[in-house]
Amino acid sequence: MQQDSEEERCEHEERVALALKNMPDSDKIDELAARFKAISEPSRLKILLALSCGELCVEHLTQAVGGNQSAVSHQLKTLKDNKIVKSRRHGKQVMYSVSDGHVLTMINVAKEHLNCDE
Amino acid sequence: MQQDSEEERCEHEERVALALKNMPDSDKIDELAARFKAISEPSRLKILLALSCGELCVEHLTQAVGGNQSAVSHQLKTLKDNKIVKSRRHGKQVMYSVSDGHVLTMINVAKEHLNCDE
DNA sequence: CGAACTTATGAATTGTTATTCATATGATAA
DNA sequence: TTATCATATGAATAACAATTCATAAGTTCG
Repeated sequence: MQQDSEEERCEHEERVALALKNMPDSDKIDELAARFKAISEPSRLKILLALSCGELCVEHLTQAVGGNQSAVSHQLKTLKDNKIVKSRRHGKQVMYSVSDGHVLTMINVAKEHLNCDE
Repeated sequence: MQQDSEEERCEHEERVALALKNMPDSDKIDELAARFKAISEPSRLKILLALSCGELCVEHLTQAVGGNQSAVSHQLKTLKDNKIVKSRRHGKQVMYSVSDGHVLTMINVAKEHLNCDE
Protein backbone atom coordinates (compact mmCIF):
# COMPACT_ATOMS: atom_id res chain seq x y z
CA MET A 1 0.00 0.00 0.00
CA GLN A 2 1.34 3.41 -0.92
CA GLN A 3 -1.78 5.54 -1.23
CA ASP A 4 -1.46 9.21 -0.41
CA SER A 5 -3.08 10.15 2.86
CA GLU A 6 -5.73 12.84 2.91
CA GLU A 7 -3.47 15.23 4.84
CA GLU A 8 -0.54 14.70 2.50
CA ARG A 9 -2.63 15.51 -0.52
CA CYS A 10 -3.83 18.69 1.17
CA GLU A 11 -0.36 19.76 2.16
CA HIS A 12 0.86 19.37 -1.39
CA GLU A 13 -2.01 21.32 -2.86
CA GLU A 14 -1.22 24.10 -0.43
CA ARG A 15 2.37 24.05 -1.51
CA VAL A 16 1.37 24.38 -5.14
CA ALA A 17 -0.78 27.35 -4.20
CA LEU A 18 2.09 28.88 -2.22
CA ALA A 19 4.49 28.36 -5.10
CA LEU A 20 2.06 30.04 -7.47
CA LYS A 21 1.55 32.93 -5.07
CA ASN A 22 5.26 33.50 -4.50
CA MET A 23 6.30 33.11 -8.14
CA PRO A 24 7.98 36.33 -9.34
CA ASP A 25 6.58 37.75 -12.54
CA SER A 26 7.84 36.61 -15.88
CA ASP A 27 10.07 39.61 -16.56
CA LYS A 28 11.92 39.21 -13.31
CA ILE A 29 12.46 35.52 -13.90
CA ASP A 30 13.78 36.21 -17.37
CA GLU A 31 16.20 38.82 -16.09
CA LEU A 32 17.42 36.57 -13.32
CA ALA A 33 17.86 33.70 -15.76
CA ALA A 34 19.73 35.94 -18.18
CA ARG A 35 22.22 36.80 -15.47
CA PHE A 36 22.85 33.20 -14.63
CA LYS A 37 23.22 32.54 -18.32
CA ALA A 38 25.83 35.26 -18.62
CA ILE A 39 27.93 33.45 -16.02
CA SER A 40 27.26 30.02 -17.40
CA GLU A 41 29.69 29.81 -20.26
CA PRO A 42 33.15 28.48 -19.37
CA SER A 43 34.84 31.29 -21.28
CA ARG A 44 32.91 33.96 -19.41
CA LEU A 45 33.20 32.24 -16.07
CA LYS A 46 36.93 32.17 -16.62
CA ILE A 47 36.92 35.91 -17.18
CA LEU A 48 35.03 36.38 -13.94
CA LEU A 49 37.42 34.18 -12.03
CA ALA A 50 40.31 36.23 -13.40
CA LEU A 51 38.58 39.46 -12.43
CA SER A 52 38.04 38.14 -8.94
CA CYS A 53 41.77 38.82 -8.45
CA GLY A 54 41.28 42.46 -9.34
CA GLU A 55 40.63 44.91 -12.16
CA LEU A 56 42.19 44.10 -15.53
CA CYS A 57 42.23 45.62 -19.01
CA VAL A 58 41.05 43.68 -22.03
CA GLU A 59 44.50 42.82 -23.24
CA HIS A 60 45.60 41.42 -19.89
CA LEU A 61 42.32 39.59 -19.49
CA THR A 62 42.91 38.03 -22.86
CA GLN A 63 46.29 36.82 -21.62
CA ALA A 64 44.77 35.56 -18.38
CA VAL A 65 42.06 33.49 -19.99
CA GLY A 66 43.69 32.58 -23.28
CA GLY A 67 41.84 33.23 -26.50
CA ASN A 68 41.60 36.16 -28.83
CA GLN A 69 40.79 39.78 -28.23
CA SER A 70 37.59 39.82 -30.21
CA ALA A 71 36.09 36.88 -28.38
CA VAL A 72 36.96 38.38 -25.02
CA SER A 73 35.40 41.68 -26.00
CA HIS A 74 32.18 39.96 -27.03
CA GLN A 75 32.10 38.02 -23.80
CA LEU A 76 32.73 41.16 -21.77
CA LYS A 77 29.86 42.84 -23.53
CA THR A 78 27.53 40.04 -22.47
CA LEU A 79 28.77 40.23 -18.90
CA LYS A 80 28.41 43.98 -18.84
CA ASP A 81 24.93 43.99 -20.36
CA ASN A 82 23.91 41.70 -17.53
CA LYS A 83 25.49 43.84 -14.84
CA ILE A 84 28.03 41.21 -13.91
CA VAL A 85 31.03 43.39 -14.63
CA LYS A 86 31.60 47.11 -14.99
CA SER A 87 34.20 49.07 -16.89
CA ARG A 88 36.03 52.36 -16.87
CA ARG A 89 38.26 53.87 -19.44
CA HIS A 90 41.89 54.53 -18.56
CA GLY A 91 43.66 56.13 -21.46
CA LYS A 92 43.69 53.80 -24.38
CA GLN A 93 42.66 50.89 -22.23
CA VAL A 94 39.35 49.88 -20.75
CA MET A 95 39.56 48.40 -17.30
CA TYR A 96 37.06 45.78 -16.26
CA SER A 97 36.07 44.67 -12.79
CA VAL A 98 33.40 42.61 -11.08
CA SER A 99 30.32 44.76 -10.62
CA ASP A 100 29.82 44.14 -6.92
CA GLY A 101 30.08 41.78 -4.01
CA HIS A 102 26.97 39.80 -4.88
CA VAL A 103 28.65 38.36 -7.92
CA LEU A 104 31.68 37.26 -5.94
CA THR A 105 29.45 35.77 -3.29
CA MET A 106 27.56 33.73 -5.87
CA ILE A 107 30.72 32.40 -7.40
CA ASN A 108 32.11 31.46 -4.02
CA VAL A 109 28.91 29.74 -2.96
CA ALA A 110 28.88 27.85 -6.23
CA LYS A 111 32.47 26.76 -5.66
CA GLU A 112 31.58 25.48 -2.20
CA HIS A 113 28.64 23.62 -3.62
CA LEU A 114 30.98 22.02 -6.12
CA ASN A 115 33.17 20.73 -3.31
CA CYS A 116 30.30 19.01 -1.54
CA ASP A 117 30.10 16.04 -3.80
CA GLU A 118 33.52 14.89 -4.77
CA MET B 1 49.14 62.47 -21.53
CA GLN B 2 47.83 59.13 -20.45
CA GLN B 3 50.87 56.91 -20.49
CA ASP B 4 50.87 54.00 -18.07
CA SER B 5 53.24 54.48 -15.18
CA GLU B 6 55.97 51.95 -14.55
CA GLU B 7 54.35 50.82 -11.28
CA GLU B 8 50.94 50.44 -12.83
CA ARG B 9 52.24 48.21 -15.57
CA CYS B 10 53.98 46.06 -12.97
CA GLU B 11 50.92 45.78 -10.81
CA HIS B 12 48.87 44.65 -13.76
CA GLU B 13 51.39 42.06 -14.84
CA GLU B 14 51.35 40.71 -11.32
CA ARG B 15 47.59 40.50 -11.41
CA VAL B 16 47.69 38.54 -14.63
CA ALA B 17 50.15 36.16 -13.01
CA LEU B 18 47.94 35.85 -9.95
CA ALA B 19 44.86 35.20 -12.07
CA LEU B 20 46.72 32.50 -13.97
CA LYS B 21 47.96 30.94 -10.75
CA ASN B 22 44.54 30.93 -9.09
CA MET B 23 42.63 29.75 -12.15
CA PRO B 24 40.88 26.46 -11.38
CA ASP B 25 41.53 23.72 -13.87
CA SER B 26 39.44 23.34 -16.95
CA ASP B 27 37.25 20.50 -15.67
CA LYS B 28 36.27 22.40 -12.59
CA ILE B 29 35.41 25.48 -14.57
CA ASP B 30 33.30 23.43 -16.95
CA GLU B 31 31.41 21.81 -14.11
CA LEU B 32 30.80 25.12 -12.41
CA ALA B 33 29.63 26.65 -15.67
CA ALA B 34 27.34 23.70 -16.31
CA ARG B 35 25.65 24.28 -12.98
CA PHE B 36 25.05 27.92 -13.68
CA LYS B 37 23.73 26.92 -17.07
CA ALA B 38 21.30 24.50 -15.48
CA ILE B 39 19.81 27.38 -13.50
CA SER B 40 19.92 29.81 -16.36
CA GLU B 41 16.85 28.82 -18.33
CA PRO B 42 13.65 30.60 -17.27
CA SER B 43 11.72 27.34 -17.26
CA ARG B 44 14.21 25.65 -14.97
CA LEU B 45 14.63 28.69 -12.77
CA LYS B 46 10.89 28.70 -12.33
CA ILE B 47 10.99 25.10 -11.19
CA LEU B 48 13.64 26.01 -8.65
CA LEU B 49 11.65 28.95 -7.39
CA ALA B 50 8.66 26.66 -6.94
CA LEU B 51 10.79 24.11 -5.10
CA SER B 52 12.09 26.80 -2.81
CA CYS B 53 8.64 26.60 -1.17
CA GLY B 54 9.14 22.91 -0.44
CA GLU B 55 9.24 19.44 -1.95
CA LEU B 56 6.85 18.74 -4.85
CA CYS B 57 6.07 15.86 -7.16
CA VAL B 58 6.35 16.19 -10.93
CA GLU B 59 2.64 16.60 -11.48
CA HIS B 60 2.33 19.38 -8.94
CA LEU B 61 5.46 21.02 -10.21
CA THR B 62 3.96 20.97 -13.66
CA GLN B 63 0.92 22.77 -12.29
CA ALA B 64 3.08 25.24 -10.40
CA VAL B 65 5.17 26.27 -13.38
CA GLY B 66 2.72 25.73 -16.23
CA GLY B 67 3.77 23.63 -19.18
CA ASN B 68 3.61 19.97 -19.95
CA GLN B 69 4.79 16.93 -18.07
CA SER B 70 7.42 15.87 -20.56
CA ALA B 71 9.10 19.24 -20.64
CA VAL B 72 9.19 19.43 -16.86
CA SER B 73 10.70 15.95 -16.65
CA HIS B 74 13.42 16.88 -19.09
CA GLN B 75 14.15 20.04 -17.17
CA LEU B 76 14.26 18.15 -13.89
CA LYS B 77 16.74 15.74 -15.37
CA THR B 78 19.04 18.60 -16.27
CA LEU B 79 18.73 20.06 -12.80
CA LYS B 80 19.35 16.72 -11.18
CA ASP B 81 22.34 15.86 -13.36
CA ASN B 82 23.86 19.10 -12.19
CA LYS B 83 23.14 18.46 -8.52
CA ILE B 84 20.75 21.36 -8.24
CA VAL B 85 17.81 19.24 -7.15
CA LYS B 86 17.45 15.76 -5.70
CA SER B 87 14.57 13.32 -5.81
CA ARG B 88 13.04 10.46 -3.89
CA ARG B 89 10.34 8.06 -4.90
CA HIS B 90 7.11 8.05 -2.92
CA GLY B 91 4.81 5.42 -4.29
CA LYS B 92 3.91 6.23 -7.83
CA GLN B 93 5.22 9.72 -7.49
CA VAL B 94 8.71 11.11 -7.51
CA MET B 95 9.24 13.99 -5.13
CA TYR B 96 11.77 16.66 -6.02
CA SER B 97 13.47 19.15 -3.74
CA VAL B 98 16.33 21.62 -3.84
CA SER B 99 19.57 19.74 -3.27
CA ASP B 100 20.91 21.90 -0.46
CA GLY B 101 21.21 25.31 1.09
CA HIS B 102 23.87 26.53 -1.33
CA VAL B 103 21.42 26.57 -4.16
CA LEU B 104 18.90 28.60 -2.20
CA THR B 105 21.62 30.99 -1.12
CA MET B 106 22.68 31.56 -4.70
CA ILE B 107 19.19 32.28 -5.82
CA ASN B 108 18.62 34.67 -2.97
CA VAL B 109 21.87 36.51 -3.61
CA ALA B 110 20.98 36.75 -7.28
CA LYS B 111 17.60 38.19 -6.37
CA GLU B 112 19.24 40.81 -4.17
CA HIS B 113 21.62 41.68 -6.96
CA LEU B 114 18.64 42.15 -9.22
CA ASN B 115 17.12 44.65 -6.82
CA CYS B 116 20.25 46.81 -6.76
CA ASP B 117 19.74 48.44 -10.10
CA GLU B 118 16.14 49.23 -10.64
C1' DC C 1 -1.45 -10.82 -14.40
C1' DG C 2 -3.51 -6.61 -16.49
C1' DA C 3 -5.26 -1.87 -16.00
C1' DA C 4 -4.46 2.69 -14.52
C1' DC C 5 -1.45 6.14 -13.22
C1' DT C 6 2.97 8.78 -12.86
C1' DT C 7 7.34 9.75 -14.56
C1' DA C 8 11.22 9.23 -17.90
C1' DT C 9 13.31 9.00 -22.39
C1' DG C 10 14.56 9.07 -27.55
C1' DA C 11 14.38 11.31 -31.75
C1' DA C 12 13.29 15.24 -34.49
C1' DT C 13 12.70 19.90 -35.10
C1' DT C 14 13.34 24.55 -34.04
C1' DG C 15 15.48 28.16 -31.91
C1' DT C 16 19.75 30.17 -29.56
C1' DT C 17 24.33 31.31 -28.80
C1' DA C 18 29.45 31.22 -29.34
C1' DT C 19 33.19 32.11 -32.13
C1' DT C 20 35.66 33.89 -35.95
C1' DC C 21 37.20 37.23 -39.28
C1' DA C 22 37.30 41.64 -40.99
C1' DT C 23 36.86 46.11 -39.90
C1' DA C 24 35.25 50.22 -37.36
C1' DT C 25 35.73 53.26 -33.42
C1' DG C 26 38.14 55.65 -29.84
C1' DA C 27 42.41 57.42 -27.73
C1' DT C 28 47.10 59.10 -27.66
C1' DA C 29 51.42 60.83 -29.24
C1' DA C 30 54.43 62.70 -32.65
C1' DT D 1 46.55 65.24 -38.94
C1' DT D 2 48.37 60.81 -39.33
C1' DA D 3 50.20 56.68 -37.32
C1' DT D 4 49.67 53.48 -33.80
C1' DC D 5 47.67 51.08 -30.20
C1' DA D 6 43.47 49.21 -27.67
C1' DT D 7 38.88 47.89 -27.83
C1' DA D 8 34.31 47.12 -29.94
C1' DT D 9 31.12 45.51 -33.37
C1' DG D 10 28.60 43.29 -37.49
C1' DA D 11 27.79 39.40 -40.12
C1' DA D 12 28.31 34.56 -40.98
C1' DT D 13 28.98 30.10 -39.72
C1' DA D 14 29.01 26.38 -36.73
C1' DA D 15 27.95 24.18 -32.30
C1' DC D 16 24.50 23.54 -28.87
C1' DA D 17 20.20 23.31 -26.34
C1' DA D 18 14.98 23.53 -25.62
C1' DT D 19 10.66 21.75 -26.69
C1' DT D 20 7.43 18.56 -28.58
C1' DC D 21 5.42 14.14 -29.60
C1' DA D 22 5.13 9.42 -29.07
C1' DT D 23 6.06 5.92 -26.22
C1' DA D 24 8.60 3.25 -22.68
C1' DA D 25 9.32 2.13 -17.88
C1' DG D 26 8.22 1.80 -12.98
C1' DT D 27 4.57 1.41 -9.39
C1' DT D 28 0.23 0.20 -7.29
C1' DC D 29 -4.26 -1.83 -7.15
C1' DG D 30 -7.80 -5.20 -8.22
